[in-house]
Amino acid sequence: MTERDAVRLEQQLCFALYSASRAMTTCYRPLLEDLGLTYPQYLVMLALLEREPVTVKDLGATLRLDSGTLSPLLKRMAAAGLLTRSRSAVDERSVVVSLTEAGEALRGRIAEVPAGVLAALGSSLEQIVALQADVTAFLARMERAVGE
Amino acid sequence: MTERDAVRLEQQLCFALYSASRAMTTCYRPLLEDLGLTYPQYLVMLALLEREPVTVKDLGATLRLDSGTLSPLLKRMAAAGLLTRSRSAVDERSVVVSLTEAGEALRGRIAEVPAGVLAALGSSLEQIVALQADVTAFLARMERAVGE
DNA sequence: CTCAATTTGGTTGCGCACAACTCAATCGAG
DNA sequence: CTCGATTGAGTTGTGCGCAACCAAATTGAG
Repeated sequence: MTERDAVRLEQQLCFALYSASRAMTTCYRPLLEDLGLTYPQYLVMLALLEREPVTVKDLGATLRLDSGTLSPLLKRMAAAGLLTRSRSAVDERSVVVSLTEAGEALRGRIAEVPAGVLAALGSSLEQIVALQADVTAFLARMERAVGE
Repeated sequence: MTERDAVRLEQQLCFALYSASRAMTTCYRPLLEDLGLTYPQYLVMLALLEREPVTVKDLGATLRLDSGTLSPLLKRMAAAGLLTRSRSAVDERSVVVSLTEAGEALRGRIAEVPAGVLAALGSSLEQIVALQADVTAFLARMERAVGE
């Protein structure tokens, strides 16, 4: 592989992920708009619907986001009435995030989102499952390499 | 596939792309910092080093970014002395972007970036090439589905 | 017990992304 | 040619991401 190819090739992997990620959120946007959620807020809802209550630290580890991103995001979601934040009694450093009734009430509508997105992706379920596995494996190798 | 799986599965494809894309830019960041570039600015440099001069419209089509993103980004790069912007004589609506000598002079150092990133990815070149092809194909299917 | 180091979450500042809008230039139907 | 529609950039406002920094709570070596 020549150096010229390397520039184009390497660009294409990072650029492919960058473009695909943004195109993906564009697919979600109209569906999430009906729920009053942004895409990162949707991810927070998925995390909370699966496990709750949870600390900001754990949420950050799950979503790979730091407090600089999560703090204002959670504040907006709390202002929207979807969740509550409270200091842990056990460890006053920790903030525990819980869904409100209004947040929990979105479960059904959130469960309908993936089917709506699938139609807009233009790929088969098999292709999506396979790609997800490949990207997830790649991400795991990257995180392991960085961790060393 | 149950609806419960669908939520988790679908989440995982979009979330995998979202996480992998961000982890990827994290790999680039320290290398690009030495060049005084952000990751989107690096993509602009790659596009310009491959074809130049180019209009803002064409640059946006290449990078899938609109003027709301590109205008201030290009303004910052112009302020950094990397490129110039000028109205086209043929069509006064268009703005033509060209590299300055300082911008062109970065070609060599930019060409060294991919090799540096490769080391931090933890994946083989074969894995990266294969994943790039899969993600690019997925992106193409998505754009085709949206275009219909 | 004590106090320095660590952990947790928050704030600030900057640079994207993107929607919504404005304006000037160009196009094109009639 | 004319004028309404379209196109290409730019501006504004909002919401991420993330680095850098801060304060408070906790931990742990001595």
